Order: sequence, then C-alpha cells, then structure tokens
Amino acid sequence: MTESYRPGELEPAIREFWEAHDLDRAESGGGERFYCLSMFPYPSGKLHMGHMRNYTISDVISRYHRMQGHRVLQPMGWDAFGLPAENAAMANGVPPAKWTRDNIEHMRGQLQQLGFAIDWERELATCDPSYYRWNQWFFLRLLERGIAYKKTGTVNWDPVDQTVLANEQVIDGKGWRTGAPVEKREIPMYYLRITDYADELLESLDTLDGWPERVRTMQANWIGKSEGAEIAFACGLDTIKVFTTRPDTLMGATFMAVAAEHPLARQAAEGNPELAAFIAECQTGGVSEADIATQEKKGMDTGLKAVHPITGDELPVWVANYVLMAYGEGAIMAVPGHDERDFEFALKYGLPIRQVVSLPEGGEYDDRQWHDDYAVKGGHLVNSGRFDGLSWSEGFDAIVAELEKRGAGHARTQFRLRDWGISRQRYWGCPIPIIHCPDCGDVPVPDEDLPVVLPEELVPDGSGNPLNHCADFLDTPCPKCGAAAKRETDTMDTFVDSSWYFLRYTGPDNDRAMVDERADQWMPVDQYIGGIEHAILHLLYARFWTKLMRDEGLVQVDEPFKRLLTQGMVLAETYYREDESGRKTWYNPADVAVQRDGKGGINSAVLEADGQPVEPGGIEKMAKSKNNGVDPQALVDTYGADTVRLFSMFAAPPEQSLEWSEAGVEGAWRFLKRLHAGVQSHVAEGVLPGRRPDELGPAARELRTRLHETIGKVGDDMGRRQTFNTAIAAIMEFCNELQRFEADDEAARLLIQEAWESVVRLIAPVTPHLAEALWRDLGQDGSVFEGGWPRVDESALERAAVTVVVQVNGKVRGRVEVAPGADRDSVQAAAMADDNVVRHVEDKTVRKVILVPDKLLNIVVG
RNA sequence: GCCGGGGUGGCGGAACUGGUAGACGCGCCGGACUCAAAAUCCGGUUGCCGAAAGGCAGUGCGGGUUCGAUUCCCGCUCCCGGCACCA
Repeated sequence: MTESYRPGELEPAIREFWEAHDLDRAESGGGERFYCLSMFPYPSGKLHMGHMRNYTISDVISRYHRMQGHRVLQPMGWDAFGLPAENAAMANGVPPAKWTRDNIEHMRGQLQQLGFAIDWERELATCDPSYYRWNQWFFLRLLERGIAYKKTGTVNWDPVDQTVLANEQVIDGKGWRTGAPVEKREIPMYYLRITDYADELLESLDTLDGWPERVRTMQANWIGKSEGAEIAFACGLDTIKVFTTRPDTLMGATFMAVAAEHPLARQAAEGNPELAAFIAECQTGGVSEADIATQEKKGMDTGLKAVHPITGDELPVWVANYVLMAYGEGAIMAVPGHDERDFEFALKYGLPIRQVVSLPEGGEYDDRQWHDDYAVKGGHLVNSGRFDGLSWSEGFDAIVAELEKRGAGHARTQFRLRDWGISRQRYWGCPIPIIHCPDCGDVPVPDEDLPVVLPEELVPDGSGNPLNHCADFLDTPCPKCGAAAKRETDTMDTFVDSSWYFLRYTGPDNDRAMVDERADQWMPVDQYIGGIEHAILHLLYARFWTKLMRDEGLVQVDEPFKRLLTQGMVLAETYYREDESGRKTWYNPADVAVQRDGKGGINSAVLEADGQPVEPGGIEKMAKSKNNGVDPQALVDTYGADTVRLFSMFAAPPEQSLEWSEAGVEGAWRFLKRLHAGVQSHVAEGVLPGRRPDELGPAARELRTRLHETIGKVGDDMGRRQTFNTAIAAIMEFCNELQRFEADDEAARLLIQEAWESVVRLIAPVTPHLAEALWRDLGQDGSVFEGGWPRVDESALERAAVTVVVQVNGKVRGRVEVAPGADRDSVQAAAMADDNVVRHVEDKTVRKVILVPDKLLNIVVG
C-alpha cells in the first residue's frame, strides 16, 4: 500500500527540515558565490500572481545554482514607501506606516509558505530609518559633489485640492478625486545630474551581454544620444538657441517655435492678451509626455521675428504646444519640409514648406502630403543656395562650418535623457535632509543628525503633504546659525530607495556605513529578475546610482546586474456588469462560473453569488482596477505550493505574458500526483540507491539514452536558455516514457532507480518540497539540494541509427533509418527504397539533392 | 504621437543557428475500471478530402528572397509594455 501525495502535510514538514539544516542561508555551503536577486515587492497587501511568478523564477534559478555547488544569495525586502499607502490611508484612516507594516507581515508569511530559499536574515524595508538614513547620507554627498542641485520643474496641480498629482492621478486631464482640470505648475525641486553620466550609461550597455537585447535597445533610445548642432537665431536683442539633429536642412527653416514656458513667449505675451490667453491654455492638462505628444498641435504667432543666421531672412516666432521646455533648449527651428510635426503644423497655420534635400529614392516632393521619405537622411541639398548639390552629410558639415565661422552655432551632442527630479510633495517617503533657514538659506542636515526620521502616525487627507502641518517635524533650529528654521517637507522619489537596495542586502546589519567590503564580495548581481515594465526607469536609475556609489569610493563595480531576466505580465480574464449610467462593476474571475461550448469558447459566464450573467471583458494584466487579480493563496491552500509553482513555470516562457488558468493548475497537480505515485511504486519493490546498470536490453538502452538526453536538455533549458516551460515539458515527456517501461530484470530495476533519482533532481528547483521528500524515499541521505545536479553520461547518448526525414521539393514524403553520419548518396539510396518517395520522384529529373546530416534529405525534382 | 515587444490548433504553448509545424499540458471525444459518480488508466484530437494508404491547405494580412520560411527582408494590421510623479 503506497502513501498518496498530500502536500498539506508534506510541505510544512519539508520546510522545517530545511530550516533545521539552515539550507537557505547565503553563507552556508561552499563554492563560488552566486547572487540571485528578484525585484523586491511593493507591500500592497497580498501576494499577487506577478510576485508569485517573479519569486518562483528566482527560486528555480537559485536552487538550480545551489545544486551546481554554488553558494547562493537570494534575499528579500520591501519597497515600502509610495503612493498606495497614502491612498489606503485616505480610504481607511489608517496611517501609511501601520498599513505598510501589516502588509509586510502578511506577505512575508505568504512567501514563506511558497518554499522560497530566501535568506530572511537579510530582510530590509525601505521605510525603516536604518535603511533610508543612507539615502539621506548619500544625498548629502551628492549635494557636496554638485551631482544634486535645485531648480524648478513642472508638476500636475489640482487647483481644488491644492495639491500636486502624480501622472497616474490625472485622468483625461482632470484630477482623479476632484475632477478639476489639471494645471501645470513650476515648483523648486532637487535634481540629480544623470545627464553627466549619459555617455557612460549608454556606452556600458554594450558590456551587458547578459541583458535582453530589447531592454538594451530601449535604454539606448531613452538616453537618446544625437549628433547635431546648436544654432543661435538673433531675435531683437535676445537670442533663440535651438538644437537640431539636421543642420543640413537649415536652409529650409521657415519659422521658429518656442515652448509656452519659454522666456521669450512670456515676454511677448506681456503686451498681447490673446497670446497670454493661449499660453495659459497651454498650462492646462497633464505633464506626461504621452499626453503632450498626442494632443492636437496648436500654436500662435508671437509677432517676434528671428533672423536666419545664413540668409538673414526674418522668420516668424511661434509658440507651439508640441515644443517641450524640458528637452533641448525649449525652442526649435521648424523645417516643415523635412520634419513631420513641423510639416503638420505648417500646413495647419499656412506657414511655408520648403524642400531643401532631394528624396533619396528620387520621386516628386508634394508639399500638401507628408511622406516618411521626406525625413530620411539621404539625397543631396537643393534650394539651399551655395550648398546645393552637396550630399546631406556634406551639407551637414558645411553648414556647421559656416555657422562656426559666423559665430552662430557649432556641432553639439544632445541627449534625450533629462536630469532626474527626485523631490516628491508627499508624506510617505524618505525625507530630504535639508533645513530652510531665513538667513542661511537651504542648509544640509549635518551627518551626525541623520537620520531625519519621518513621523509615522500622520494620516494624509488628499489635500497636500501632512508634513506641512506637523510642527514637531517642521520646526527645527538652523544647524548653521541656530535660528528658528523649517525642515524641507518634500520626500524622495521611491526610485531612490530601489536604486541601491541590492547593495544593502550584502551587509544589512551595518549601522555605521551604507555598504562595506561584503558588497564587493557579492556584487555584481549574477542574475536579476523582474517585470518588463521596469526595463527603463528602475534599471537605468539603479545603474546610475551604482556608478555614483562607485565614484564615491563605496563600491568597485561599474554595472550592478550581470544577467537580466525580464518576466512577462500575468494576465487574467476580466468580467463586468454595466449599470444604466454606463458605470462598470468588475467581478473577480474566482467568483465567476464559466460555461464553455464543446470547442472551448465561452458560452456564458455567471456570477456564482447570484447566478446572473456577467460580460467577459477580455484578458488583461492582473490589476486592482479590473478586479481580476487571482489570489495565489487560495490555490496554495488547495493544491500546495509545488503545484502552483509548477504551473506558473510551465504555462509560458518567463519572458512572455502568462494567462492564468485554473484548469492548467489541475494539470500540474495531476503530474505531481503521477510523479509521486511512480516513485512510490518503484520504492515499494525496494530501493537500490547509488548503483548503476550495465548490461541493458534494447528497450532499456533506448530509455537510458532518452534519460541522458533529457538530463542534457533540462540543464541547458534551466541554465543557458532559462526556458523553464520546455525544461518541465521534457521532464514530463521522459516520465511518460519511464512509466510505460516495464522492468524485467535487475539491470532494468537499477535503470529505473537511476531514472527516478535523476528526475527528482531535475524537477527539484521547480517543486522543491516534493523533490526533497521523494529523494529521501529513494533511499538518499541529506538534502536533494546538496546531492548535486545529475551528469550526462555521454556514452548513453550514442545511438545505432538515426531517422532522416525525406522531402521531395520541400514536402515530407517519407522517413528512413540510417547510420549516424551517413553521407548524401547512402541516405538518398535508402530514401529511394521508400515507395512513397519513389512515387514522387519517378518520371521526373532529379535536379538537386540537399542533405542536412542526420536530419533531413530534400530531393529537388523538376 | 514616440520607443520596445508580440500575433502559431478550441486554449496555454513547442519548433534553440533557415531544415519534419503543433512537443508538453489543458479542454474535448471514445474506451477500461465502477451499481454509479469522482479519481485513475488506455486511445484519439489543426482543417478539408479519403474506408485506408495517402493527398491538399495551413503559423495575423499582402508581397519578396530560398531547394526549403513560424524563423530572413519590405509594406500593413491588431494587441501588449514604457513614456520620466504607479511601482
């Protein structure tokens, strides 16, 4: 009588065993160090499927490396500051600190139930003063070095709540709570000079060969290095400076456009109420680039004239809403002939459009209809006076040289990347350690007074930062002169917190330094895993911060993350009902019963609670707004952690989005039951640990070949390719073969023992609890994670014959068995013994025969 | 709008360097076991034609390169991620 698989009993017992043997500690064990890091979670309340997936990937990689004999660090912490805690506080009246810490408690318990080999002694939370004091300390160093500086920046302003809004809180140009049209407002903020590092951040992308190409491309485009020219246009007594990537088109500049915030626009508006009104109109709406880039292009003539630096022509100066103050100089020379946005604007306002570069592919230029060819770099200059006939690149150089001669411009490199504004007008964040003194100005908090501790009992109400009304925090003597002064109430962008947490994990207990020598021992992170949505901002800031810490002499690494895996999103079906006013109520998929037709399509969906129908709303990213988050906890309770882990690794490759499916979880559960039963039935006949078979019959030899092919494939999939879905598929496939195999002698039983020992080790990174239990059932001592990774026996891979596919004109017509390495003529001869092949070849002339050795033969006839 | 990625059976996906399209799993169909059901086990399952052998079509759409294209190239389309204050 064999035991059945009961994860509810098995899993906690196995976790106790791990804990008793200290298996999850990074410092335990020997071997090379391997730092496996997952993006730490925001403690939003409950673990969601995205977390589950992220940490399972990380755990599979960690355990795989542990089995390779490495000393693995897999830490965990909490990205604990941020907006959702303030929103929860407004909704429930609970201070963000309490809400956050309660969530951490709950989520830590959930993570522990999933059996992740996390070194919990290194746990950290960014809202703890012991962590954020080092944000403050380092900020002061950056201030000393001139990397941190103060200037104004544009924010979304809700005129009713009198508060700054995050981009997320601006919906269709209106405040999310008040519905009031949002305004742009200029306020003073602290910035970090990330642009000083733009070149290095761009160039060292080339060294990151363990990163996905798409992430490197996105970062390179974000940094956006472009070679061009800075050109000065005289405008009365002022000068309008512009940057252009196409100085070769200078002779086609027909007007100038400046941002609404540009000083010249302001100046021109003083005597021009119509223009002032237009500029005010430009001040409405959100500040996000997506909003600005999609809004209708609008502009107004300022009446000012700029002088073309070469022709001396007067160009009208317009204010245009598509010119960004934050990019370049806040002004452009408009070349409608060769820039799509300028073209569209010129067409709308009847401004001249002039072709100055011929089309590279020839063809007619039509100034009523834009074609993408007009912006292509190529062709030669036309309508450009003495520059006519030069190629576009010769024209580029000649015009820049001419501008330099006249003192009106020079070649320049421009980055799209802007300096990083880190000030947030919010309570639940790391206080910026500055004191404002009426006499001394902005005074840095002295190091010995750090940390500036955030009061934790405040409850924000939506109308601004409660720190502004908290006298205990606000009032403090000036460190310089001792006079009454006020603390800065802005807090830091939470991206600051997440830009160096991976360094703190290496020495979280150090209360005298930000990091110590242990950082250099563990860094760089060997494997980083996180959502693709972080491909640009977080990863760029973390790279930047690492370089800042390097330049401060705190660490030696240039780049923090050697290898990066960007996991896809977790998606789920959405369901809703619409009321008369068109307002949608979203229902959680777990509460909806779906009837499917015979072919698998959805017939009907009803809410289980009332049996009434709900509408399917499509498959979307699991999110609160659509109420389609599936709680992993319920699944863990039903099936155990191993089943949920197995499904989430099996359902899709890690980089792709994953559609949640309860039915798929059932499949994973069935496989584990079969695996358990298979091992048990072998064990029931007696275990034979450590012995290997020799003399095997043909069927057994084939099974052993398949076993060692599987070991090779799974190792490659888990290590090099990181396609855990195909690794699991290969294990399942082999198990199917193994369970069909019947042992008829001692050697075959030894093979079955070898096979189960190998299967258990191959699956161990994915389903660690079950694997650990089965390892012991197979008569092994100690932990499966200390038992090593199975080795491929090369001699088992040799086969007597291979199957070669035979094609005629590219269509499969047969298969032949030949000796490995058989040459073209002998494979062709074998193929001509196949009736079906002969039928397609006879009566025709063989024109060509192509052999892909051991795989395919294509006979081309005609 | 700009940058990046994706689209393959009823569904999730596989096919790694241009070489058998659909591995593995789900679902469905049939069968075994059972008084019955569940669980489990066995078989089938891209579509069309065919009793079968086999044939034809087929990887979002339109074209191209090649003996051979899911894979490479050109054009389109739809979906997803990011766009600097969501994290």
